[in-house]
Amino acid sequence: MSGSASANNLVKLFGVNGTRRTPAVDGWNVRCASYPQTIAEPRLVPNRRKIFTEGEAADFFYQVVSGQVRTYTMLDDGRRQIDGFYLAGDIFGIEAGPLYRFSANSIGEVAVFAFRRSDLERLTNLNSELGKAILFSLVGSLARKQDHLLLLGRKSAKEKVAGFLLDMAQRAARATTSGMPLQRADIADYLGLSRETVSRVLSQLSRDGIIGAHAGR
Amino acid sequence: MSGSASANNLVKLFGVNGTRRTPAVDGWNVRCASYPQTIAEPRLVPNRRKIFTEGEAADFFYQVVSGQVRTYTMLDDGRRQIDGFYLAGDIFGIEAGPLYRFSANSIGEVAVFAFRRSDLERLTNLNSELGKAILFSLVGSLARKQDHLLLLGRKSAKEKVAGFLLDMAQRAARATTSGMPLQRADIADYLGLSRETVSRVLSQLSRDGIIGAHAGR
DNA sequence: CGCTCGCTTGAGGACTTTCAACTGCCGTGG
DNA sequence: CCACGGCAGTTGAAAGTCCTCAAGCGAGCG
Repeated sequence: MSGSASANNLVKLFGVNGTRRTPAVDGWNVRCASYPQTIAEPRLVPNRRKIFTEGEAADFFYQVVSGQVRTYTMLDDGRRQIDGFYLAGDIFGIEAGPLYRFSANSIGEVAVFAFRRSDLERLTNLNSELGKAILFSLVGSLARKQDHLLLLGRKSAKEKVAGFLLDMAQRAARATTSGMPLQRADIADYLGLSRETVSRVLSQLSRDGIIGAHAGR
Repeated sequence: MSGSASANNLVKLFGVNGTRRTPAVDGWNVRCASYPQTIAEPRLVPNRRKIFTEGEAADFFYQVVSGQVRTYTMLDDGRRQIDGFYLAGDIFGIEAGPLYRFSANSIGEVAVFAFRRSDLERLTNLNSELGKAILFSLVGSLARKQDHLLLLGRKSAKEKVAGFLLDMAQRAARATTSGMPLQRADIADYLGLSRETVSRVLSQLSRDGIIGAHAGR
């Protein structure tokens, strides 16, 4: 989605319908250090290519260097739930069990570091930057998921979309990510709505002058 | 809620409407070691008492020893979203920022260990049981939240309740927790439904013989 | 014994989805 | 070079799910 969100207006809109008592997490971005080749393998992923798929052996976990990644779960009847979007610095794909429990795709061209899962214990035991980064990232992901839960469980379509735009605008500002080619379907599956509803709400917000015109794709 | 869920029937029901491609996480319960008094302070929390509240300084994090804890977020218009239920061994209340972003309450009488947040870094740097337990617990929480997201975003009321009963039955079995006095309102706020809808669905499942009679409170 | 609280059930209504048609853009191929 | 097909998005109408409001029930407690 390419609409430029006006945070102020959205906050105003947001305030009408129910605000969190504590401000949403400000994200806990982890700086992207450079790692010795022996532990971090750099990889380049082309547009809309899978990084890993649900059910595969979870031998690696990843840190985003540039671009965006989305992780999602599918039901066997085709319904899809996007768990999250990951920007530069974010870590994803750490599993407790032997298999990935969800899939990950690139959105646009993406660069990542791949870490061997078997190194995880060793890495965290070191008093390393990476160990802290992992801990920090996990806690940040957890916080983000809590906001997401609130969004999905207790908010109207309009609040969902507004909250989403706000969140993404903030994160994008911090991560200095270039314009993101997010599709309606992605937003819908992130928010638990249908594409049509997302489209309607965006049109509505646009008509009300709350967000800038959202040019085509 | 006191209905005894018949897992088999629920799975059957579940299979009709959409199943995950990979089985739900089996939980990553962390054994409850005993810790030296210097790092872990044991606490006893009476029934339905707050453990911490959103917005307070997040000076401690906790591990459940016995009983159950629920964490939740409130909107200022009274809507509530329960993030999760924590059973024996689970760790909760770790924050990246200085404040708690949600509140925690006991359900029934609860015993916990309280850890100083300022010790966190030291604890994780050690090659300690606790460090691993924390990492493991965080990853487990994340997995659980993903299931929760799927539940909230892409499932019908019936699927939500069924999924919830299944999940709780499994966890309770593992944690050997005694019967849980969960109220309809708690279930509703966990699933993003109204109390009435939860009640209706439970009645329906009961009529269909899928769950045992759910005696009063 | 009466009150309160949690649960249940019904009826009507609001919000979101589903189905369907239409638009504009882009790449492909004649 | 232009026509065609496909894809993403938009919009409308009808249908469905879930919520809100409201009343009734039963158990526990003062």
